[in-house]
Amino acid sequence: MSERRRLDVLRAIVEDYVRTREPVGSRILTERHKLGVSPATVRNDMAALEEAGLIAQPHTSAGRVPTDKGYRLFVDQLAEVRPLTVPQKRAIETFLSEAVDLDDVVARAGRLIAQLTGHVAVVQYPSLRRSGLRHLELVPTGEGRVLVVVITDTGRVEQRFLDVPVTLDDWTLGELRARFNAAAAGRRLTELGSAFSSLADSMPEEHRTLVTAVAEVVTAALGEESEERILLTGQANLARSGMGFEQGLRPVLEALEEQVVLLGLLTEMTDEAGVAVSIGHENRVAGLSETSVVTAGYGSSDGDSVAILSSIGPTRMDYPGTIAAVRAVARYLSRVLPG
Amino acid sequence: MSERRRLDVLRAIVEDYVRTREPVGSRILTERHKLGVSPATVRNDMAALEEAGLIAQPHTSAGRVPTDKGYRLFVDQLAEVRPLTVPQKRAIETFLSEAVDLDDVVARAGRLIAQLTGHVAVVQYPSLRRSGLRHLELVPTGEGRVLVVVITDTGRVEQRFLDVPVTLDDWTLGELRARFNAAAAGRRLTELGSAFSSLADSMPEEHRTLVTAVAEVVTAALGEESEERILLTGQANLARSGMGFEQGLRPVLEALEEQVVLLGLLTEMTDEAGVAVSIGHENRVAGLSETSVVTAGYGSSDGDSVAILSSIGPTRMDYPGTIAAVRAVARYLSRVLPG
DNA sequence: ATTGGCACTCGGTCGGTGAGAGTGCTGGAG
DNA sequence: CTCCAGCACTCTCACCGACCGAGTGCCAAT
Repeated sequence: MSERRRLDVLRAIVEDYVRTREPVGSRILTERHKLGVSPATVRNDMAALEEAGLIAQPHTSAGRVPTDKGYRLFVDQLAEVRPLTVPQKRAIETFLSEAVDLDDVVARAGRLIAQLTGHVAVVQYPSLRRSGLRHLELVPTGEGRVLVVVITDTGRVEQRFLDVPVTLDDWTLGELRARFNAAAAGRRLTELGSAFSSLADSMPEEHRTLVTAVAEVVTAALGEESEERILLTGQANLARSGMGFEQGLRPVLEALEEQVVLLGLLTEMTDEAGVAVSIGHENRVAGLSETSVVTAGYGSSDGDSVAILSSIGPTRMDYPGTIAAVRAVARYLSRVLPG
Repeated sequence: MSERRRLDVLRAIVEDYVRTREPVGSRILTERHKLGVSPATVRNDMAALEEAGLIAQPHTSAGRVPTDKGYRLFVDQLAEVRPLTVPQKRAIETFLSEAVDLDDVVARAGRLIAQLTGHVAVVQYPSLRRSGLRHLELVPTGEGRVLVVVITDTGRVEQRFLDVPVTLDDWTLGELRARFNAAAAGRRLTELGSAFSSLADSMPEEHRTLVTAVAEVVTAALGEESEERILLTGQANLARSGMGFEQGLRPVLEALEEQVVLLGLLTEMTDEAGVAVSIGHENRVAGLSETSVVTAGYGSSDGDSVAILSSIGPTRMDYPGTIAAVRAVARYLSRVLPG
C-alpha cells in the first residue's frame, strides 16, 4: 500500500469535493482522476485515510469528505501553488493604483479580494501603532477648542477635538504646529509620548499644559482598541456558496460582526511575511468553525507589515486560488501604499 | 359592513403576522383581538380586503398575509406611533456622545440602528456636497508633492495627493494656507470653485497654477460619485429574522453591496425632514422587493439634512418600532454632530 | 499488493393517506 | 341590511412504507 498514492487519493478527494460540493466515492474518484487503480483499491486507501482522521463520511452510504485535518494536510503538503494569470495581476495593479486616498485603497482591496476569491474579504486599516507620523495639524475652531489632526505615513487621518483653557491666536498656533512637527518628524507614533514630553519641558509655562494635552490626545488615540478599524465586504458571497453551511449563515455573519474578536483572530494567526491559513475548528471563534481564514500582512515593502488583509470562506474552498489571490493583493497593496 | 371595522381587521392581521410570522386566519383573529364579532363576519371583511388587494393568501387553505399595499395602508393610516422608552433614549444619547470622531459617530449610529431595529443599518457619511468647509490644510510631503486635506464642518476629512511642479518652502505654504482659508471661510463646499478662482486672479503668477490645481482637486473630490460613502452593519440580523425570505438572503445581500444603487434609492426616497418608508416592490431595486426601507435624513439641526440613515428589513417588520428608532437616532445624531 | 465479486447498510425519493386549518356560501335571526 | 352558525370543499403538511441506488467492507482469487 504505497504511501504516495494514498496522498494522491486525498488530493483527488479534496479537489473533487471542492468542485462538486458532494461527497465523493471510490468509483467517481477512479473515473475522474487517473489513479491507475481500481475502485476497490481506492477503498482500501480511503479506509486508511479515514482511520488517520483525514476524511470522514457523513452517512454510512455516502462518499467521503475531507476533515479539517485533511484540508490542513492538503494545504501544507499537497496544494500546488497556482499563480494568477497575467491579466489578473494587471487588473489588480491598475485597480489599486486608481485609488484616490487611503479609504479608497482599503475599499478597493476589499472588493478585489471578495471578487477574486468569491468569499468575504476583511481588510484592516493600517494600524496606527505601527505607523509613522507624517504631519500633525492644529486647527482652531473657535470657542476655545482645537481640532488635532494626525496624518500618518500610511495616509491614515485621525482627528480629535480638544478643549483648551486659553484662546490661541493664529500665530501661536502656527508656532506650536511647527514645534510639534519638528519634534515628531519621522518617528513612530508609539515614540511620540516621550518626544512630546521632552518638548513640553522646553516650552514656556503658558503653553506647557496645551502641549501636554495634545500629547495625551495623541497617545490616547493610540491606546484605544477601537482605533483598530476593519472593513468587511462580500458577505453576499457567503449566501452564494453558503448553502453548504450545516449551521446556516447566522453564526458566520454574527462572528464577522464581532470586530474585536475577529481582529484578534486575524492578528494572532498572521505570522511574519507570508500567507497564513486557519482551517475550520482551528479558528477559536465559535461561529467560524465551518470556515477557513486566509490572511496576509501588508504594508511597507521592507517586510514588517502594518496591517492585515484576509479572505474568509467555507472550509470547502479553493485553497490554492484563494491563497494566490490574497498574496497577490497584499503584495500590490504594499507597493501602492503611500510612504 | 362597517368601513371602520374592516380597517381594524387589517391592522389586526398586520400586527399578528408581524409577531407570529405565520399567515393568520379568521378564528385566531377573533380570539386574539377583541373585535367583538364572529369569525364568519371577519371572513367577509377579509374577502373584501383581499378584493381590494390589501391582503392575500399564500395557499387556498392558509390564512391571510398582508400585501405590500396592505402594509402601505397600515403605515400611512393605521400605525400608532410608539415612542421609545426613556432609558432607550438615554442610551442612544450617551452612546452617541461617547464617539471620538466622525467615523466613530457613524459607526455607533449604525450599531444603534442595527440593534434597536433588529435589521440592517445603512448610514451615509455626511455628504461633502452639502457640507461647509472648516479648514483646508496643505501638507508638504517632499518630492514636489503636497497633501491637500479638507476638513468639513461635519467633521469629515478628505485628502488628496497633488503633484506640484515647484518645491514649496514652509513659509510660502503657510501663506497659501492662510489665503485659502480666508477665501473659503464658512462657505459651502460647492461654492468653493468660484471663491478659489477669484483668489487665483489676485495671486502672483508663480503660484497661480498651484492655486488652480488645489481648486481643481477640491472640486474634483466633490464631483466624484464615489465620495458618497456609506456604512453597512447588522447583516447578521438578516439571517436571524431572514429565514422568512422566499428568495433567500442572496438577492438581498447582493443588493446591499451595490452601494451606488442603494444610495440612489435612499436619496430618492428621502424627502424633507421626516421619516420615509418604502415597502417591498415599491423599491425599484430588484433584490429588495421583499424588504422595506425606513430612512431619515440627519444633519444640521436647522432642517436641511446632510446625510441619510436607514434601516432595511423584511416587509414583515415592526413598522412603528422601526420608525421610532430611526427617527430617534437621526434626531440625536443631528444634535451630536459637530458644527 | 491489487482486484473483482458480493452482501449489506442507509439516505433520498415517490405515492398514498389522514388530519387539520381555513375558506366561501347559504340560509336564517335580529 | 348586518351578522352569524353550519356545512361542504380545498389544499397543505406530516407521516408512512416501499423502493432504488450509491457506496462500503470483506473475502477470495490473481
